Amino acid sequence: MKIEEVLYNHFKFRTFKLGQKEIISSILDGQHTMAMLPTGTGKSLCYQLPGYLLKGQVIIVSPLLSLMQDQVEQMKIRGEKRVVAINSFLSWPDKRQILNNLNNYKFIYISPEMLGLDHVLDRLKRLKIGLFVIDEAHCISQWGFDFRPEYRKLGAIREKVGNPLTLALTATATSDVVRDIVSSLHLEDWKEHIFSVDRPNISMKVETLNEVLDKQRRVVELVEYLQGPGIIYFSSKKLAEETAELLKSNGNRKVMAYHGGLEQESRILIQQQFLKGELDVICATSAFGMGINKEDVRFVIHYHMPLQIESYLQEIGRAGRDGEASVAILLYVPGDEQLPLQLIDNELPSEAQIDWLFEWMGEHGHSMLAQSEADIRSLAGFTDTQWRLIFDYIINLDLDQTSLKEGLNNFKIFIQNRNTIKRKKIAEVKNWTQSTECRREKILKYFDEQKKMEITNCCDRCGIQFEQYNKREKLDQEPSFQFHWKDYLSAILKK
DNA sequence: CGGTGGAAAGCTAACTTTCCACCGGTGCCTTAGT
Repeated sequence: MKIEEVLYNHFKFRTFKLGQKEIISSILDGQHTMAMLPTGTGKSLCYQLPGYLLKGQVIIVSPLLSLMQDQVEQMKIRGEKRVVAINSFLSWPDKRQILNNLNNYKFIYISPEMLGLDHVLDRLKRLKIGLFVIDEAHCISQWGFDFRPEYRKLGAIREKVGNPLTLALTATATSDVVRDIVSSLHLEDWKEHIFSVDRPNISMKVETLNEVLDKQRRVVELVEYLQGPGIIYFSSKKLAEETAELLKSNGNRKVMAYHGGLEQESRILIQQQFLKGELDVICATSAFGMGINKEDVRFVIHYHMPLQIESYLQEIGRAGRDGEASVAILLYVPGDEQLPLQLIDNELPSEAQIDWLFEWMGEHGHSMLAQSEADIRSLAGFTDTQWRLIFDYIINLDLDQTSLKEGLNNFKIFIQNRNTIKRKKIAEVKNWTQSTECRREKILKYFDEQKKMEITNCCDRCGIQFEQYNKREKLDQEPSFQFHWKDYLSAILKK
């Protein structure tokens, strides 16, 4: 069957979007594939379509539970019943039932953590896997070292399930990150399909203010002025909440804050309200965004600077998916880089902490580590992330082969390298805000690309007609239908 | 680093100034013989 027929029969599309056909053909040729497509261009089709032509199961490693649930829902709506998500939303009888009958499914979504469990992996080993997909593959590089170490184990897992044909998908990866992803997955012979990260309809602007307090005033002005809907990104949950309240008290009723500290249920609710146009503005942390498919976001404001250019691009890329003119504004105050620097300090253990721990191990033996966890953590003041990183390193340390001292030094070097890389990335963001070059050109260079054409309203360095983003008229219409939140939530959470 | 909130100090009673400690994104997973 021709792939166009499959496209129509299963997805009801007549034509492919940019890049889809190349990526699908590469997979069907049996090539491991590393694909980069700009945000919002239909990445899931790149593995769903081949699924209908390949023998065996498609395993999709996905970073977020909500993303998995969403994809499963969408596939079910489309009429595909052989789809399942294996994650902690499942009750244990359901989980056992599903694991015992994996052969009944064609598309299996799973988190990297779940994939790392032996009893789950044993079941997967018995399948004939047609395609192994890593969705949002930049997470391997971005989260894999410290925040979610299971991401670093995907290469070993791939080998355990018999080196299946593999597709890694992402929207933003520098050439370094692409290399990192490929080597981490232990892919030896692969094909790259990299499409431009550029989104010409998003214009970029940096506003330098004198004082931190000016930001509040400026955000209120901008929300008042700009055509919505929009997203405002913060690096602090508290400030996101406070600013949402401030905007509300200024008459913008349809504003909500969104961050990782909220209950799962409120998060889904707020996200869905935003998608359905019942909210104008979201004051969010970096928790908000992955898997948000809203076509008409008109502006993205950065109240704080992101920790790396990749994150910036991901975040502004949530604007203008419909192709219409949209604007990204970053507010900068000298000294703003201190907050991200502080955040990475909380992520990585300090030299003193590492020394202390190895001394402790010298005295008590490393086998005591797991049972004394609580004591050690409170004595040295390790954060969750720091501890996981340390623990993961030490349990994998072969003390028959390596001395404790050697282990200590290697670990210190590892941490130093991580620290240097993270600091460098923050410096790159800062440089970008200070640079007098074209904003777009500078970002494209970072991704080894060149600006190919002149763009109207490119960036503040090239010149912007800012009035274009003004709201022309305020529409205050109530939604014309009633959405049943309760039913929706129970469907998503309990299924 | 920079802001914040609470306590102490200053100096004469009800309020201001100074000081100090603290905080600051991201998410999975926690039960078993076939």
